[in-house]
Amino acid sequence: MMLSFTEENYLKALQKIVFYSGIEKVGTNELATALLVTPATVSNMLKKLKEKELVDYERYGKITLTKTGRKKALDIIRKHRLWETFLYEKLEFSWDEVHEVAEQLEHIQSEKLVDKLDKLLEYPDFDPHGDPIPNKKGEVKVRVNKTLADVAVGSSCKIVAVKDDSSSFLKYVAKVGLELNSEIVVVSKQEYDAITVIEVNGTESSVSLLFSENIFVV
Amino acid sequence: MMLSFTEENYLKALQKIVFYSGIEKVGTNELATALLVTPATVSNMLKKLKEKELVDYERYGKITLTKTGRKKALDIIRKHRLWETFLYEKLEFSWDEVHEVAEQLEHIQSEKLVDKLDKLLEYPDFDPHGDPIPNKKGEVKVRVNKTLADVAVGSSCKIVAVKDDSSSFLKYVAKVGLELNSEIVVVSKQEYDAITVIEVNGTESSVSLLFSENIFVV
DNA sequence: TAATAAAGTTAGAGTACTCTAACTAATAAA
DNA sequence: TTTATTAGTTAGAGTACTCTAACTTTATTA
Repeated sequence: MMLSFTEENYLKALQKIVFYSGIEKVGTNELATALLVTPATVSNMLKKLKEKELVDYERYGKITLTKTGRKKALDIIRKHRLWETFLYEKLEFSWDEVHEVAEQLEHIQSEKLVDKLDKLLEYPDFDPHGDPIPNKKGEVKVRVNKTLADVAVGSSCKIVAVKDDSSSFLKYVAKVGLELNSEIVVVSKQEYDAITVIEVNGTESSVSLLFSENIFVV
Repeated sequence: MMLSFTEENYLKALQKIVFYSGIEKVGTNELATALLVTPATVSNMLKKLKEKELVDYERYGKITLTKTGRKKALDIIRKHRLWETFLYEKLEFSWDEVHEVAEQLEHIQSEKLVDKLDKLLEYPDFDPHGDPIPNKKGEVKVRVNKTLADVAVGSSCKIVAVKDDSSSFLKYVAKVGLELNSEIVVVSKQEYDAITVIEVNGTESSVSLLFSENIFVV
């Protein structure tokens, strides 16, 4: 299904709000602000997007992307960020000049063009701003710079990756009940040796600093 | 002045008709055919283009580009052909795949992008189809593969360049009354040594094969 | 040169997207 | 829990581009 320039922008804005605010459900005014149009305009467009099954939506309700809608949005974000990377790395554009031009280039329709661009740039995971570039399937790499050791006592986090992938470490990880996307609550931390008490699925365990530093979280 | 996607296509089509047919004055139907719209649509759009001083036009008359209009058209053609060259040389597109994507890319607005692309491609004069790429000023290089020696007896041609630029040769050229864009009629040719009688501005001269082969014509 | 064909025009309507203005529903505060 | 505020809606209109249908002008040809 072929989307118009405008429809693409609506989907992209929706996905970006969800990604940056963390909130799943978006309101009409919020979307209107992001797109620099009036709420009335968004109301009209929502009918069309719902008709095309790109968003889930009921009158006076909140807006969420359908699976198809999200995939489309990620495709556009992928193109945007690949173009930004291209402009920065191959055409000597500066960090702050790339966005405006990428806003235009992201709407070019050609699967081959995107694939070849990706190849030319050697399949980058992040754009010049450090934002993740979704792959062809719409999957994004999480920028991993925060470990369990950085999480404050009392707060919680989610495991997204591990630094050490040795079998002994991974067995230890499994033993405390952790798997990808598990929620971890940091219950307490010993000041002297940083031994940390974490809670996973209601069960508490004590782990070392070495362990904490090998767990990537968001 | 910012032109719409559609306006750009009208100007480009106009310039292409002039370039490929050689005819200066274009009709409504001709333009409609080129753009795959109805003549009525062209009639409407002409009012707008005239208003913006991009075309010269009177009711029921012929259409010509103004100086501004032609420059805009050449800018778009320049972008189109640079993108074609990029796709072909840098992204492994084949000869026949480049056009469709370049049709989209030609409308991207960024002077810096075009300049940097030009540089990346090392300032090409011709695209993968052999069509000339206008430079920033709108000047095009003529594909020089035909010399005066190739022109049949009885036909005429126009001088576009010279192969030999030695002073002695150029003095000879001036002596027979030739300058850039002069019309040359080939009056007769000696079969034995190819001595050719040419007519320039009503004056006949006899020239050698060596001379003829150093005159590029269209 | 008068009839016919071709080229070009206007009028009126349709689609996509946008707006303002007037309204209704949902939420927060008194 | 009534009231005020905020969020979201519809109605009607405007711009850009397109079409069909009916018409006029220009060119062709008998």
